[in-house]
Amino acid sequence: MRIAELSRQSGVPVPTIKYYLREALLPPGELTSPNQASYGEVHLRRLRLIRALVDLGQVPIARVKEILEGLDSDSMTLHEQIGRAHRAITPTRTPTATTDARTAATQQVNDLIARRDWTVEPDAPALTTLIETVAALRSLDQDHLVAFLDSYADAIEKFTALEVAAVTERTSPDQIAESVVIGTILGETLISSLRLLAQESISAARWRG
Amino acid sequence: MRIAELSRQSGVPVPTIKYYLREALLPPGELTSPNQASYGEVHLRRLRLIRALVDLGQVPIARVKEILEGLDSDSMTLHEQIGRAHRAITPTRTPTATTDARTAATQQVNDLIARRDWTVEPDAPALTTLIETVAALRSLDQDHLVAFLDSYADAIEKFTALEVAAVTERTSPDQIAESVVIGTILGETLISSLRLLAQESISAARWRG
DNA sequence: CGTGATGGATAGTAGCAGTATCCATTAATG
DNA sequence: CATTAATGGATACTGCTACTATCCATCACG
Repeated sequence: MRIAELSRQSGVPVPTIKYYLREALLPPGELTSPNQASYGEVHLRRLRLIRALVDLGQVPIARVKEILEGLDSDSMTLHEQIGRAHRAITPTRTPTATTDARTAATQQVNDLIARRDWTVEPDAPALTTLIETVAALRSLDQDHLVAFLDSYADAIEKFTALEVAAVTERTSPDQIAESVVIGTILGETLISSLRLLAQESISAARWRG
Repeated sequence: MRIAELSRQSGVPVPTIKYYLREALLPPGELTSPNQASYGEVHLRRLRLIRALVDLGQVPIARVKEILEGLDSDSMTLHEQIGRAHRAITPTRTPTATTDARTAATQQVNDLIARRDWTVEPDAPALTTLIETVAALRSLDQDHLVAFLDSYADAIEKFTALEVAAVTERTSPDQIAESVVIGTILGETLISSLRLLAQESISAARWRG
């Protein structure tokens, strides 16, 4: 398969494929002559993964690259790969809340984690986001939402465990890393759109017209 | 309060505040003389809301503007305001999946909605995202995740109902719209970070070292 | 043998979210 | 009251991201 065909099958424009090749998101095709390369199923698959992460998962190209490097290296534990996926979808944040709002929020989050018996490294990317979000909600007088943290955590804990179990059971070892990454990122998109649909449905019933 | 003080209290640089004023995200201060305006609590509050939506909710400035216009107009029903918030966090998507992958996914999503008795308008922004995500998951051989749709929906339905109840009960009528918008957008950030923490915790227990 | 596609390199673009600069005033301070 | 600093408002510039566009020497194919 040459580049035009790869473009046709994937729906990605040729210049964009060239760009991904330049950025090494996509491995080079096999050169059959100095200016002729052939691409295979691997490239098509990879291209689909890239587009899913970029379009659906809103992951920046640079982060996609890091994730793919993780998938391609066999010296990384699954836990490390998951860490990469997490970092990819968690923008690095400069703390914005005032100091004491943040210590209060930190306290609350740490309590939650302790209650749940979660093992979380203190520099986990999602931790800062959670703390900042709690602080922001309080500063916006929305403490009632913060009060839901435990209900949210209950529900989330349940299906996360199911997810992990399903992936480990139904996926061959060499595919697990990819499955976990996809599950982490596209799973979020899935959950988010389901939530919006549920909200719309409830809101329509309650406040339409 | 003049601009320097507003900047100090909010942590937002003066040029950025000027930018928000230009873009009409922030209402102008009350002019006390041709080049002197005074800002109040309203501005501080609004500024906090903007930063929360932008930094935590990852909402583009243009969308924030639409949301705020919604909040400021009293001729919009709550349902319409929620629609705005939803549109603000759902990037408009050019369908990317192949035609038959999309009809299959559409079928599956419609079945789900019917099973759940949800009322969803056919042009709901989240609907396209959900369909495209399902299609993408299948094309990436991750059907097992799609099989979780119902478990996800179960959990989500439950806490969404709780959320809506809490907001309507504990918020005064003129604050409901704002609460709903914040709940929709920052709630998502909250859920997402909780999920990542839960995942990290489970993954650490299972695959660490 | 001529037309069109290809790989590779380099340059250019659009959109977003601010920053920077300037200026004519006005406020604050000594 | 004179000087210094801050302000509102307008306009211009910047850095970043994710592509597009162009060019060219080389191939493939009819």
